[in-house]
Amino acid sequence: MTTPERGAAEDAHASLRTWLRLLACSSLVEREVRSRLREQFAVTLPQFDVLAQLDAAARDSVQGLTMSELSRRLMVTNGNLTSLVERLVGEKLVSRASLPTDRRTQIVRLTAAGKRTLDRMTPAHERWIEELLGGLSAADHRAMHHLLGALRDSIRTSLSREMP
Amino acid sequence: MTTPERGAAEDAHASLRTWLRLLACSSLVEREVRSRLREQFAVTLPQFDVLAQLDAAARDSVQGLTMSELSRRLMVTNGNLTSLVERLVGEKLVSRASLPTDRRTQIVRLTAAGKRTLDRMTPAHERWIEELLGGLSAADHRAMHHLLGALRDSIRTSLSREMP
DNA sequence: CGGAACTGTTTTAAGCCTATAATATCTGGC
DNA sequence: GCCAGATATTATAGGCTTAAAACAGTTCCG
Repeated sequence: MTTPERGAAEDAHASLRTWLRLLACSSLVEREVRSRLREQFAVTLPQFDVLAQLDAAARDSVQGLTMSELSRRLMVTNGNLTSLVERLVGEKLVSRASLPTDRRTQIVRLTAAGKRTLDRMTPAHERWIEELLGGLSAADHRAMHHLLGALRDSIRTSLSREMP
Repeated sequence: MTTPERGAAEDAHASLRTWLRLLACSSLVEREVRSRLREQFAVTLPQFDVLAQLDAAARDSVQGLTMSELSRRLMVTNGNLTSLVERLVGEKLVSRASLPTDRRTQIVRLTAAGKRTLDRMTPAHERWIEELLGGLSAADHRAMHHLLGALRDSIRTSLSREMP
């Protein structure tokens, strides 16, 4: 048993150590995925995310998403999407149409070409992730998934306390 | 017991689930830290990283780092640092000097003002991390740290197999 | 009905990131 | 001593990101 003072300092140190390793892992994976998407499919990670998100919505029978809904799902700011979607429209991977009932909103949809491109990328992406994280046993994955869930809750709780 | 075929598919799925949660956690923390550094210290995360890295080197009695060494430690591309350090020099937080024995290399050092600024930021940064990740028990942190170490090794092994 | 408040989107300014090309400098073999 | 290759850094082009401001369209209350 440690004293409360030492306990708090140790907790902070433990949090920091966890964070640094978490950051190292996610940076390594993200960098690699980014680089392979670029090399093999000439697409950036954010562009892939947009396509994947539109496809996920389509699987839920949602025909296209508004810019705002898309930015909410991707956790990027609204203004960010404008040029991102612009480029995807330029490559004919998505289409954009304004809603007749509300002329402010733009509905973004996956084109047939976009769907085909995504269908080539998705299995490759899954394979890369399995390749990178596959060194962990099934039990490790279960434990990690569980711990990361708890961590996510800790973070969300802390964030919602700050921002009421 | 599952068949090998099903087992492989499940592994891939487990890797993907782990990855998505890992990414969610690190994105949440990184976004928050970035935002607080900007609001409270008018510094970007990459700028903080540069200062922290220079300070860590100084603690190891290394007086200043070259641009290449800095980019290696920060895991960013070399050309990236030029403008980043440029801005920090402009704010008098670091200094740059060329080495007399090798006129190609630039040595970057923390100035006294940079050290003072960093000394105000470091405890706040540590407090934020503790606040965000502190919801986990000490045992959870130990487990997480251990698993993330294994994960990092898995990733590194996979990367080094690809790139010999 | 008419404007105030709200919503959805784009624009702008500042900065970050990568890869690739260019430049400058060093070093080692002849 | 000289030049080819290696090394350190900067420049460039394309793209991403955020916050804040500007616009445009909608809604709702008096």
